[in-house]
Amino acid sequence: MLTKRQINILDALIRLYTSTGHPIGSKTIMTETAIDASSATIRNELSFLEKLGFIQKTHSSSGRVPSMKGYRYYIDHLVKPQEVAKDKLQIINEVLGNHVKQMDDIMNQSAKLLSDLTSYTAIVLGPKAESSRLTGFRLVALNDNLIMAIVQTDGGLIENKVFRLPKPIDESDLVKVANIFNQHLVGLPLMEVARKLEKDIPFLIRKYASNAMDMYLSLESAFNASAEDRYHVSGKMNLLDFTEDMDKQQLKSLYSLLDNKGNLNVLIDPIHEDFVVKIGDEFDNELFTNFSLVTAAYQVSGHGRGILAVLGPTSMSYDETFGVLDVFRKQLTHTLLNYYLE
Amino acid sequence: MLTKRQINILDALIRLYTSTGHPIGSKTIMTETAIDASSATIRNELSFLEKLGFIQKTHSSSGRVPSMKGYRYYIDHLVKPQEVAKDKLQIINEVLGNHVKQMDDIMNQSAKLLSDLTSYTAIVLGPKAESSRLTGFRLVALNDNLIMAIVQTDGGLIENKVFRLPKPIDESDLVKVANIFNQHLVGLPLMEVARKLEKDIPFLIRKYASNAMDMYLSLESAFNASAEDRYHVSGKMNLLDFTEDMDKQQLKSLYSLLDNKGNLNVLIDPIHEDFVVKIGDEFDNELFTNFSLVTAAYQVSGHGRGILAVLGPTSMSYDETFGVLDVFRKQLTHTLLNYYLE
DNA sequence: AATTAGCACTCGAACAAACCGAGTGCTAAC
DNA sequence: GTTAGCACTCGGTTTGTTCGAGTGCTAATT
Repeated sequence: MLTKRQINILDALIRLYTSTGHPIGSKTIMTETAIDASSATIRNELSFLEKLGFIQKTHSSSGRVPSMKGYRYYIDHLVKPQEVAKDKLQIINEVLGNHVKQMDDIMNQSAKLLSDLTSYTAIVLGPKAESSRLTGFRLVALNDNLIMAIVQTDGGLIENKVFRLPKPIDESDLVKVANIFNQHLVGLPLMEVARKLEKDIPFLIRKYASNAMDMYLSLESAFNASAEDRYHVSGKMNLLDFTEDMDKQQLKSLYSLLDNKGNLNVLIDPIHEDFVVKIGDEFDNELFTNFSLVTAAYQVSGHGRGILAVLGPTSMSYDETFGVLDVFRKQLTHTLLNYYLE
Repeated sequence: MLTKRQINILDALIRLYTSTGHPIGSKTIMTETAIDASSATIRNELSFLEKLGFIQKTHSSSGRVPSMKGYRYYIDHLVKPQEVAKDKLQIINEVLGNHVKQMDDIMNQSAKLLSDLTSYTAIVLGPKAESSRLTGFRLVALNDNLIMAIVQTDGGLIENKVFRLPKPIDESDLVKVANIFNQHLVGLPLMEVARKLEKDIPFLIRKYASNAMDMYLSLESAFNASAEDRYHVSGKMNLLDFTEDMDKQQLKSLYSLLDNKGNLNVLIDPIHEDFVVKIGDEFDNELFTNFSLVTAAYQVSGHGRGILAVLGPTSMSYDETFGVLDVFRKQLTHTLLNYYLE
């Protein structure tokens, strides 16, 4: 168990380190904080904290920096979400206050704004109902062998895909297929849709619209796309500020990881608490050793939950990030409720 | 006028520099090339070439590196497009040989492939008819106040945009608007469409479908989007290999430039020759001092021309890049002809 | 028993000196 | 016109020195 003073010292050390970026020594803590003890005493405490693994030295006679365990303790016990400055608040309200927008626009702008406000990388995931349902399906013939399929879900997601068919299709076949889809799939949860799409639908098409079999095959992929999570990433390049110790190959790997949205699923766990922080060594991937991911969930009642995340250096200002995220998700919840109401 | 030997020496120097990355001295040229002269003679020639501005020293006793003028001379007179290796040829054929694809997929895969083959950054611009025409326009009501507009051009471009309307719109108004658009705009060149959209159409709508004025306003942006060029960029991170002398801020600027597709218009000139190379100091932007852009045009008869471009270091292997681009654009022309035929 | 002053010690960072070698320009001979 | 020879230049690397922030330990103090 840590004493009050030890906790204070740990807290001070992490704050000082976060703001200066340099290892912190006993003297600095003595002069820069309200802790009332001599540098020697603080030295003893530091030595103790180091034995417990909360802090560590970069070399034998250096000051101390927080260890992963230290950050973990700080995040779990010491973080004080910082109040967000007026001007920032105003920007958030302005950007998210504008109405009559596409869901995609809202998400993109949120990501952009969040990365600008934090100077880190922002990842935003749209609200996703526990069991999102297929609410609409259209087929539009653009010309003889070009067809656009539009898939709509109650999460506000609209996916479309254009198909080029091997051979021209009959208008009536098109209607038949659309009818089959609408009758058998609309209203079902997406999970269910995926299952039926593989099992029952081919059978029905073969029976009622055998000419359209070709089309059906191309169609599947549109549904698959709509089942994918939609990540909106912004400010990737901000990470450059925290990668001096990485070589080019690592940088490329890191960025190809962030560019490939499939990988983000691995990075971002579905969370059930308000805030979750994943620190350096808690990632499966070594590339993230010096990064932390702060994840905040937001709820849009009746329309599921979404995720806001900020990826920054492990030594980031958690106080500030927590503050911004908290304000942000409240405003976003608000904006989205309006969006669904309209 | 340069003598034969001087040309040979310049040629050799650039090749050696391109492959080693180090400044090249007289001895290296003597031993590594077939030029039959002593190092002293070569030294004299180098000194002469330097006086003319084709090459320069990095410091008073260093070897020589090509100057911008040297590269320019090399590109204009000495480049020998390199034959592309069998295995690379095969990959190109495979990837571009697959049929029944979306135009967008073809472009994206081309960019990906081109950047992989060159290890530089690839930029691909789809074929664009000298005067692309609007060939189709659809409005699909997704629900009461959600509408998808689909714009189609003869260049194979299909643009769609979803609108949320302030108030629900009547089905009949929708049809009216669609009719107005189809009657007055379809078949016209896009330039013309843009003009009419501002001038005549509002008048017509006010006359025949005054309820739909709101909608019309939202619609304009879909057309604007479809007029934009569609750049497909791949391998951005490959540039990291050639940016050691840039600081983080410059890197961020560079990438935000490449990310914003509007800026690419400034970078890439519409060209009328087969190959055009833009070297370091020929860019307006200082960020590109150490880069070169090799641009190749491809023709798809009857469907306009497109552009392939490779952005790499000024000291890149032009022989190889030219070779790859030449093969690539032939295969792409072929692929696209098939695409339009089907 | 906890705290503190004092001190020897450690080690990275910053700077300077020394050295090495690839390369040059020039001169004089071929 | 070409080349051998040579003094000279200059960046890069290595080696040595100094400086200061920081530590751990011991002994004195509270």
